[in-house]
Amino acid sequence: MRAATKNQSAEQPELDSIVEAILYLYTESRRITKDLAARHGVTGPQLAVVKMLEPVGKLSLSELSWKIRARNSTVTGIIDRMEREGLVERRRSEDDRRVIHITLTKKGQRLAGEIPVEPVQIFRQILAELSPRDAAELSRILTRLARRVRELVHEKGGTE
Amino acid sequence: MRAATKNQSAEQPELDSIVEAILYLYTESRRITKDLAARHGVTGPQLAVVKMLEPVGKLSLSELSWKIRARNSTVTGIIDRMEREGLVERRRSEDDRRVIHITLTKKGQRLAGEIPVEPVQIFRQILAELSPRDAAELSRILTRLARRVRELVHEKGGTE
DNA sequence: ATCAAATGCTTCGCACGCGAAACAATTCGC
DNA sequence: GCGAATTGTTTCGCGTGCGAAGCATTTGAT
Repeated sequence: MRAATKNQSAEQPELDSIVEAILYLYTESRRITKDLAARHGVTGPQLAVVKMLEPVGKLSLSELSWKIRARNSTVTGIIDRMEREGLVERRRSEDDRRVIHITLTKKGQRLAGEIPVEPVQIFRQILAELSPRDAAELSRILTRLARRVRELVHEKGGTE
Repeated sequence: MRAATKNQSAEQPELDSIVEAILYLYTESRRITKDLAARHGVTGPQLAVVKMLEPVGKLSLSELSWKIRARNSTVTGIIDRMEREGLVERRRSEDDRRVIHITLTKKGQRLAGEIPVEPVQIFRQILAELSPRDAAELSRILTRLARRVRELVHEKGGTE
């Protein structure tokens, strides 16, 4: 909070439409991803995991958590269900026996091959319709915003 | 699927950073909202409901669902828990006895007064740091994007 | 070598979030 | 007016998503 710019912020309808649009784009892209995944018998996050693993072969559970922006406890559950479905395998690391490596099974690899679109691809497809100038502008502004948020979050720390 | 534009879309790192930024901004703003709400003993969505109800007094469950972008079945659960906590009340509409009106209790109103910040306010605060020109650009581009997505979704319908 | 702190993962309990099915009240077609 | 379709809400089952607590392994301090 720290004083900041709370004075004129209420008078900017543009800000509302920005927030509105971001929320809308996010929820809609998630729904689209979910529908796409459902057509292949998996959930959205499971498809994300499959597509993360495909190019690199194996990832630790923590790396996976970081990549899909979830906590370890969440990913544990996702991997549990995927393992039950025979899509992935858990294997203990030799180097560090705390670490669990997740790899795709044959079935998981087949699934990855069947779905040529990345989870975010539909989103990207629509973004690709932007003019190059707009895309550049959007990228520039959003990246700056994200960096600013990251700064604020780090600065203020987690709790309190 | 159906052909689409899968040719040149892989060559635009800008698009990745846009997607990345939107995902980041969304998840982070949600976490911030959640922390804020937790300090007052409620959850993120519950705070959103309280703040929706505060200015208008009452809303039907469907209106509430629409406003917080969730399905009725989700909001039923949220209202269940809020009612259990004594924050809101359900009341049948006289005009249309299918409709349930949700209103804030005294306790709910007190809570609404205690938290001066709207759920999206923190997000907006950061957005407010943008230069007017950037804000206008961002608003213009994102609004167009959202409209485009809406068109596509309507056009293709729900399933299939 | 040994104990304490840090790290990686799992377990637990809870709160969303959704679609499908069920149910009640309303509206529509005739 | 009567049954069919529609609308508003709830119930159910499942899959995230999280923080706190717990466990095993590793690293650090001495």
